Amino acid sequence: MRIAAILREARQYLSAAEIHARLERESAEVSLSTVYRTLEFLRAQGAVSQRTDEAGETTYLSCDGDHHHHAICRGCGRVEDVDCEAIDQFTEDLDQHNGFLLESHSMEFFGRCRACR
Amino acid sequence: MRIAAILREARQYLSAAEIHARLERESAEVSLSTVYRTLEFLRAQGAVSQRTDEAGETTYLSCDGDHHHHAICRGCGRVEDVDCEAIDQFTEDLDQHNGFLLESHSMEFFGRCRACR
DNA sequence: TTCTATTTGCGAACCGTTCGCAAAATCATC
DNA sequence: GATGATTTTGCGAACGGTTCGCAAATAGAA
Ligand SMILES: [Zn+2]
Ligand SMILES: [Zn+2]
Ligand SMILES: [Zn+2]
Ligand SMILES: [Zn+2]
Repeated sequence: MRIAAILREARQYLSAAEIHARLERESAEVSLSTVYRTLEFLRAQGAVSQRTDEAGETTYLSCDGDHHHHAICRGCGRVEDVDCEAIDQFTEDLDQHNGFLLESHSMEFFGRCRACR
Repeated sequence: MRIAAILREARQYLSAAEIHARLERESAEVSLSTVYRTLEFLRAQGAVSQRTDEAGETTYLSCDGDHHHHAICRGCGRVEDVDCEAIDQFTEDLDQHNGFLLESHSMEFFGRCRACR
């Protein structure tokens, strides 16, 4: 359960390989397979969310379940939470203009955090 | 340039393999390598945008360059364009509350189109 | 201890994508 | 049209992240 702790402390999206490397660094050595299996377990529990970066690599972030979005710093990778408002109006607009029934959405913001700007 | 036409007519995200299959179906046979090379060319031209689906597969969509977002139907895969408003307020809020300099963003909507709901 | 169930590590397999290279097609010049 | 240079193509191997199968190691129960 060091993996969950690593993700909780990192506050950024980490790949399986990065997590594996960090485990080695703190000499809690474990195989890459186990890292993948644990991440899948945590994801099923809802303790971890994942995204695929531009290169197609899956990255993982500690998450607490309530709906919000992320602002990802291009400098340091740090992730900040962003409240989700302003979606209700989209839901109505989409329905009225396109006849589209909005079920879910994803939003991501990219830029520079206070420390990196 | 059949590939550009296929994407233009499809109005949905297609994988390289799907495009390759459609080319075979219309007996405009070409290797998968060429499909990839052409897609990369179109992307560099700005004629095609890409996204990575949940499985990590890259998919491609004909695009015209002006900024907007997509509503993707879970039933048929059809993509509808959604105007991007309501981002300016996010930019300001992020700056004031988090000191975060917003440079770009992505938004995707999922649901059911008029035909599939 | 002994037997069973679970977790782990290893390596192979997998799948989408990229690369190297030689064959084929296209273009330019004579 | 023939010749040579340039570009595009197809093929197969390589690549990288992820999954799988299986046997060894570990943990739990009796
Ligand atoms: Zn930063
Ligand atoms: Zn939201
Ligand atoms: Zn639909
Ligand atoms: Zn926008």
